[in-house]
Amino acid sequence: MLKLSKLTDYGTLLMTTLAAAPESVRNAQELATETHVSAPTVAKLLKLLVRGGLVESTRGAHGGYRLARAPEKITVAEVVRALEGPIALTACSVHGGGCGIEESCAARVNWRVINDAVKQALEGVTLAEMAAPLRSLLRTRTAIQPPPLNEFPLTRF
Amino acid sequence: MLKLSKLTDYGTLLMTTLAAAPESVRNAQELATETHVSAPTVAKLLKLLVRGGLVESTRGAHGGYRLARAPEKITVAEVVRALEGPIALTACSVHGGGCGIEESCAARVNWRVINDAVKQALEGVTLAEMAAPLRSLLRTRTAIQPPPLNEFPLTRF
DNA sequence: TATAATCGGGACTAAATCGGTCTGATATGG
DNA sequence: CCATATCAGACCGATTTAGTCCCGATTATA
Repeated sequence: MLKLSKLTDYGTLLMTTLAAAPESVRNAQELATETHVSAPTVAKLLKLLVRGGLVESTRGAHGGYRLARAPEKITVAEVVRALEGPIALTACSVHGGGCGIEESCAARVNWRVINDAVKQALEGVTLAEMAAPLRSLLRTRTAIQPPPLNEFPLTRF
Repeated sequence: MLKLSKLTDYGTLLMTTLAAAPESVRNAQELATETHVSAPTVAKLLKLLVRGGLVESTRGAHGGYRLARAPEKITVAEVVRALEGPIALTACSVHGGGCGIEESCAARVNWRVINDAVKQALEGVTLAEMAAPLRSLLRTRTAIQPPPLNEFPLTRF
């Protein structure tokens, strides 16, 4: 299904929730109730996101989490990378070796191209945009139609 | 890792091999040795590809497989769909319901956008191009490359 | 300083998925 | 009729994934 894992799905939701109020510090429990995701799972996700440098944590009483950067400066690609590792559709497109066919594999180069396109798609959307669905709806309307993706008026900085 | 399954990887290799000689009919065993993929797995893949309408089979003695259409008219996206089902990064972007948060899920709309971008990336490469790696590299660069993405100060808020 | 709150890092289990194999039925050509 | 090959589907072992839990480290505050 070319799916990304459910954890990653939850993770982006979590990040979107954090992006909705970037200043405030919330603990894992609060975030769990806000996102309707179970508390242990939220905790696990937050750990990974902290390790990935996308979320800052403050420990101790009244501690909690908040985004490490402004929502405009965090892309969906980064979230995916933090939770799933490098973005690579096929094995060979990442480690570049060991599949045995390698030299005879005509498809390899093209997978790279496809892979890059996917990566760019994910890098093209920031958390700020994820948190502002209405605005993005407009984008989608105009973008999905024949004039493909080239004119996405996406924000950045 | 945002990976597609190994089966799909093999499947595209298989299709690429078929595309290299679209006219000739080869049986599962021959294709297995050509692709260096195990025979039972090749057989399984071919079944799915036949069901997906991408490959034609002729039964009986001297039977075998060949592409149902010209390589130029089969995209990687179709291969992925035949082997993995609909292209959907997140569950909600395909069935549109049942996740419980739905209405409150700000991220949903944007996943659609991302999803479409990925889909277009996969639809932008045909089997003919996969079988001729160098040429396609040039073509896809201009064809896919969706998101330059940064040109609207309007969406700042 | 004592206590409560909160994150951090793993270990662990259960379930789903995936890769791969095998068997029997069906169709074709000689 | 027989040999060859696809077709359909059951099946299993291994890996991955989702989710939970525990315990040590850290901090605020009374």
